[in-house]
Amino acid sequence: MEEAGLCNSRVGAKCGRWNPTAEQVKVLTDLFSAGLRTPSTEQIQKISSHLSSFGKIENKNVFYWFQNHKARERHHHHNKKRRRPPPAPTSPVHTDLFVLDHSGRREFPITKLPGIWNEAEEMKRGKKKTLELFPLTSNDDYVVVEADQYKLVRNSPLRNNMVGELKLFDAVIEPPLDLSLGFF
Amino acid sequence: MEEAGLCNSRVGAKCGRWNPTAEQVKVLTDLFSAGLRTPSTEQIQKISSHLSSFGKIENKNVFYWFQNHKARERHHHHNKKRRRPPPAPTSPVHTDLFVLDHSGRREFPITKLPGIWNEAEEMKRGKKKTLELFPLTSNDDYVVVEADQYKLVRNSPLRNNMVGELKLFDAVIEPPLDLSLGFF
DNA sequence: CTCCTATGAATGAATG
DNA sequence: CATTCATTCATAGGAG
Repeated sequence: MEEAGLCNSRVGAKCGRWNPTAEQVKVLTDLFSAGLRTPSTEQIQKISSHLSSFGKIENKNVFYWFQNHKARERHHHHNKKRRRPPPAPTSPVHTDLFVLDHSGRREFPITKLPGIWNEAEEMKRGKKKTLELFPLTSNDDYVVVEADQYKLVRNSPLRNNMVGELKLFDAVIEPPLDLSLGFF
Repeated sequence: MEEAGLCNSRVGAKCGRWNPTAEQVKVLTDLFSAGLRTPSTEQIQKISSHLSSFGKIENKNVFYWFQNHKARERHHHHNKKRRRPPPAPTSPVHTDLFVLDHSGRREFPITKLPGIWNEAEEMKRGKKKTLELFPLTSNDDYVVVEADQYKLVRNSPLRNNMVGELKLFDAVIEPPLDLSLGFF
């Protein structure tokens, strides 16, 4: 697949088009899996700036990447099957957490989404120390977590572009990822 | 490679949507560079009618073309300053063309760049039809032409991130074309 | 080399 | 007017 080609920031740069490095793809993919779909101009700039440390990149590359990735996720979703079967529902505790469906137009309590709910519960109870990092306690009016095709939202659901102050789900759930993705 | 195949200009186009011919694009681009941004209904009709001699086209195609071109000239995925004063619906004049070196930090008049300038002159006099190999970017403030390692800039030189909308080089340099918009 | 696939880039066509 | 979606073109890298 994609490999640190001979074309990136290496010598003999005769490339006509952008060739993302593995690190760049990693970050982009993480952001995407975290729920980011259509980054704003500012987000694009920040991401691009950040990724430039891994190799040559332009804003438009980031823009196109998300455009393409989103489009192809959708287009190829026809051939893809669903993910693992969700566990079991739990009791409602945090009524301010909602789940948005894929379209982002419909919401329902987090308790209706067992898979995510368990994670959230753990975090809420401190089982996951990363809870502190979770921007749920910040002044953000919402938080989005992408899990499968669901989005976890707080306080201000039903926003279309709710990926504004995006905190990476991985960065929270999976601490090893130290990427300063929270900056985006 | 581009010849009237089954549809218009592009290859193997399935003709599901309008595919502008090179001539059509040229006229549209000329009009755009001449300052036209939001043509009226009547202008659209006239333009469309005129362009129909080059191939199939509808009014809405012209409408969308200007919408898209204007929008993409604007933010094209990179930093842009605030809105500038209107495009100044004037015919292209060459005295405001500058050349940026590869770093984009140094500028000098186009007339100091014999290679490009001569070609431009030739086109002016009809000796040369196009500089088709020169991708060009157009904006309210500037125009960019990638020629080797040079960038041709207009009005507002010394911008680094001027990679924007594409426009044919000859569309700008080639002057005799009546872009007074009077006909449209 | 040719063919194929993944994917970067571009742009027509909407929609709010 | 901006934003987004849908298609399409173009190209790099791998397989055979």
